[in-house]
Amino acid sequence: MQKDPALAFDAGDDAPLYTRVKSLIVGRISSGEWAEGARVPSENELVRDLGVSRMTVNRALRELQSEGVLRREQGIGSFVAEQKPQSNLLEIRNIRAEIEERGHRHDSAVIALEEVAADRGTAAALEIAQGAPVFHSLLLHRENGKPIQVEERHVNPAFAPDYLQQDFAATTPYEYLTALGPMEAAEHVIEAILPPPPLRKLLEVSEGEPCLLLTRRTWSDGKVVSRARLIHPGSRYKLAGRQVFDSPLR
Amino acid sequence: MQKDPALAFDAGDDAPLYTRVKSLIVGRISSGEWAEGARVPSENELVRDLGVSRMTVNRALRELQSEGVLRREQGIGSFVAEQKPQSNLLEIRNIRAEIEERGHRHDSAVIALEEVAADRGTAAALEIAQGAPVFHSLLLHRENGKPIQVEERHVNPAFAPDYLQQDFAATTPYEYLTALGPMEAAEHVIEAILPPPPLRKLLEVSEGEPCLLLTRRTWSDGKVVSRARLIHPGSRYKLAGRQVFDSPLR
DNA sequence: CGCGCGATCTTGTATAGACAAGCTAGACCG
DNA sequence: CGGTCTAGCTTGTCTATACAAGATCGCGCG
Repeated sequence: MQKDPALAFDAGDDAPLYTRVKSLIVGRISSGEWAEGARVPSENELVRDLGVSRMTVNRALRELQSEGVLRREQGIGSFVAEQKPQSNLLEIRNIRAEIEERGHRHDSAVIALEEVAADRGTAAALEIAQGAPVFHSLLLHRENGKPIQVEERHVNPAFAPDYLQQDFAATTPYEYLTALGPMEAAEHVIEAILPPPPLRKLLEVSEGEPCLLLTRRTWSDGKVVSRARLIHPGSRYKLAGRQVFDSPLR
Repeated sequence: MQKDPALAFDAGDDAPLYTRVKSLIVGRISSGEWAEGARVPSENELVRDLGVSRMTVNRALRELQSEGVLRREQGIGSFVAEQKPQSNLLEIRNIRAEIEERGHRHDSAVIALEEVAADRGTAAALEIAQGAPVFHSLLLHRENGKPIQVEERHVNPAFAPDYLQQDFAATTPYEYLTALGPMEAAEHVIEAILPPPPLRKLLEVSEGEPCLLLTRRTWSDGKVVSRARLIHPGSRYKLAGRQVFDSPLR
């Protein structure tokens, strides 16, 4: 003894029709009535059952597809999307924006800015030939005068030929590179390390104090733009982030 | 002497019309011709200039809005959206899924599973009263028999009243809690620490070896569900993730 | 038997027309 | 002068219709 679909549908409601069609479908899915991978009625069936036009049904289904709720295939049908693995994301901020947002003063010292030959690891990271010229920069970022991050970066010269001419006391490499072109992909690795003595001295940390090492590679136009190694004193810095999940289901 | 918009538009192309309308608009924006906040031609103007129907223009503009490229207001018009701050995200995985995906064996030992009174820090983290009962679990996760993570968790009993009855050697607390209800938000903090001696013994790391501490709080229904502290040996574990940005601009 | 071809499903795109709802400016009236 | 009301713009929704393109199944012909 289950309700007629149309009955549950046309309950007095001033929401747009396509929205009500979406709610009806999402409801069937989250109630478990339509399992993952199950077939959803075709557009024409929904048109018949609900008494709305096909364009309205089409819009509802199309939006549910773009929201990741449905998967549609031309000639086949519409199906409940398989659950996306729930991912927890940590937002990684631009150091300068982060400091200034706290109302503090940011400044940086340029320790090195040069062209070098890519060693084995750098060549692999940038996906170029070993020994090929790459730009190398080493910066120390300070928050209210206290060292907070050492930024070591290797840059693909093909992407930023004028890299060595920039004034990185005024603008950060991150800002310069993102202004050159859109980032398409990024890879992050976080480790806990004991910094080698030269870095320990730069960061003004005591021996035995652990540091966070964040290695970031960014892609543009399918090629690796740069690899950055960001080292923070463990006692003075935490990576933090907060996300809100707005999936219509689950 | 600039090109007629329609000329640039109806160049031989087999892409759908609404897609070409979108490209045209995105092109005008990324070329700087239409600045941030600038007004985009109205639907009727685009219909006139491009010779397509209003529903096609409407779909193009509507999709650009849902992609964050445009902002539209009924009765007012469509405008180029203000720049969203570019964020770099690090994906944080479920430890068990991660290990099994590597083709390795995961197992865990339950060291503690009990009800305790919330101390000051725990009460603040869970946003409950100090001294209120909370569930506490302490697990050691191993990859191929080697300790890889200590998971200490405090759970709000209101959300998971049966928490203490679970067999966390078989299922992880993360999996149990996400099955109970959808996560709405998460907060992550990552630090580099030297682990206190008891943890050092559990993780079988030598003195002076830095560890990663990942603290995660999750929300459901507006309330804090749990706080987890995940501690990894720095020498045996790295947090890694890769993202692809699919914004049509920037 | 085997292969092709068409009937008939599906979703994808495009159009013309209509009405609703939010906003603004200017005409109009007290 | 001041308030109101309407004309005309905007986006938002909904319909009916049409054709295109991908998939599948079965029938009929060689």
